[in-house]
Amino acid sequence: MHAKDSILGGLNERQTEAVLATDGPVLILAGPGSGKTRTLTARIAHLIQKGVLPERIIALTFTNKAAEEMRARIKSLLGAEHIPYGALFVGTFHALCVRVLRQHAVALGYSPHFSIFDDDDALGLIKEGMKGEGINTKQFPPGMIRNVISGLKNELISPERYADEAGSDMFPKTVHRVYRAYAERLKESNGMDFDDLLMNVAVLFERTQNVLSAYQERFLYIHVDEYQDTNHAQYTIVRALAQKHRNIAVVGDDAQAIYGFRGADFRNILNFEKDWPDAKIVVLDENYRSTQTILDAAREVISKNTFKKEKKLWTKQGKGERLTLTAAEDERGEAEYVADSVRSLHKEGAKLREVAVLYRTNAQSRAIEEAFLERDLPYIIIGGIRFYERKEIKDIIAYLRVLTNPQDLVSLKRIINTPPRGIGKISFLSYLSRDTKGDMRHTKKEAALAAFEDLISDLRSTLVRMQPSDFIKYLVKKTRYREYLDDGTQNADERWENVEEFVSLAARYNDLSPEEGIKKLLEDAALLMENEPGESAGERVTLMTVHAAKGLEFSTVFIVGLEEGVFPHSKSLFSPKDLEEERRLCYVGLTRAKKRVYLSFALRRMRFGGIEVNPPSRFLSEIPEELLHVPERDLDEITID
DNA sequence: GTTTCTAATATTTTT
DNA sequence: TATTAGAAAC
Repeated sequence: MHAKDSILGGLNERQTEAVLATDGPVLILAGPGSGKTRTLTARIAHLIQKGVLPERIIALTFTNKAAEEMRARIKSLLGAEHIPYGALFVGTFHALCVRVLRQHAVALGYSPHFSIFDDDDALGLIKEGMKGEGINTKQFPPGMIRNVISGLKNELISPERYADEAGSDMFPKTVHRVYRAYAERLKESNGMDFDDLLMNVAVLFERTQNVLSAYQERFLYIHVDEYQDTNHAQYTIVRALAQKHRNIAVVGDDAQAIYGFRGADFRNILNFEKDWPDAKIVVLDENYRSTQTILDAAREVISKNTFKKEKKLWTKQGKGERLTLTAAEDERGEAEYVADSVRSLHKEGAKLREVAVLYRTNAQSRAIEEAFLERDLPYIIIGGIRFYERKEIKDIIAYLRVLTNPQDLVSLKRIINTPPRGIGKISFLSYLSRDTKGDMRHTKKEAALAAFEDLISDLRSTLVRMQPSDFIKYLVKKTRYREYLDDGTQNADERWENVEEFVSLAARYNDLSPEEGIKKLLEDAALLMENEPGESAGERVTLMTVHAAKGLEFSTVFIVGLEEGVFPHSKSLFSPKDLEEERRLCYVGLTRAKKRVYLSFALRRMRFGGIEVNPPSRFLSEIPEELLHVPERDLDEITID
């Protein structure tokens, strides 16, 4: 057997060290392009090869994509036959938590069929809660309150505990009232939001020692990817799981922490050595991706941050080309510059799939898109509205949720009048409060309600005897959903296509029993939000936010909109902490590039319907001049800065 | 009860 | 500028 050679083969000294340090706590500080995933997967493969049972190993990621990639790599290292299906847990934190919670829902006061509410559902419930409490939504924007509540949940602060901390100030008091009302409504609907999935598991582990012990015994070897992105709840879960056997390996890079706004706390990675004093630290600083010039530029930028772990990336590759810096008149000029450059690169033989255009905000994609369209350059925009977030898909999902979780008021509310069937808001309330007067069918509304109930019970009995995809077809037909969509607007066709897409997506679950299939479908719909199902990269340029680019690499990277107020974003300009996150974001953008980087900014820019004039981004002046190449015609604009 | 219009609002968002 | 949520009108 040469499996061992193939697992360790090709790894550098440090990577090998990280792979072989299987017992005890290990912190792997992995710079961009340093073979982080490779090391992590080799480590797991090595454990299995050493004889550790796959079911005793867990690897936690943040995205399904990362989990998939890891699984694939482990398989190719070991050969698929060595891993019994489902034995090795490689998945997201949320997926793990759902699995735990379906087991232990009752102990926490939920039914095992609980619904998972996305951010939209959550916001709706928060608004309801605010209305119920008589709180002015103008004075307290619901979205902002939701963020605060989300932050509290990430910090594992319950409404009760927050009551003590809130004091008598207006704002915290209001937040507390909404938080309490929101939590009640969630419970009433037997639903959890994304934050609850984590918080409830953390609470379960804390309260129920025997449950925790069982998982501690099950997961002897714990791995966490992107550790800098963990929030306090995730940190608590990992710590609890690892407490007993202490075989915990975390991988991450504090310099790439860009999700602070979502509750991620990169101090978790900075404090790892304090949490686990005997931790072995491995620094992966050899970069296999970029030229030294790109690495130097990135390093200069990130060095302006104060809170960080020192590490200097190096590469065996040569210096490579300088970064190109260009000024444009406005965002259209910038987009044309990008598109023209891509076109000439393409003519010189560059592959379009190896080119990415990165921007700070999604709205910036528009100008780029137009320039690409004009030149017939193929592109794909990553991000924006996700498939499962589309109205039509959410409608169908709401039906399925009501069928599987009868308590789900959020979904019931969504479908009771979708398509319109003559049941209004008032009767919705009476629908909930009435139980004895079910025979009162004399009014129109009562008749409509009765018809709705018949529909639901018909659907419920049909669900168990049809394959998921057939059932959804049946559901759509029965509810005359297509007629409802067909309102004459130009989106109607597209919406219907999405419904059809959803049907074929549901066919993936046809092998399971009808009920199991629908349940799994719902779970995946909530937890693996894919962008465009079935859309592959192909030979085209990728347009996306810098956030979305994390973990990816391209030969050529354009970073556009490098202006004060755009990148760094205006909302971060007055907070040193936020500015540091912007800087890390810039670092992430730069280090996506293998060979070439094009930086650009616009002198004027249309934003929010007006014209803005912003100076070039401070990040540009943080890159040493000798690493930059500035086309002559732009010299004036740039030296003015 | 449903449609249409107005007015407010506009980072990033792995789940 | 574009979207979208909530109010007024049908």
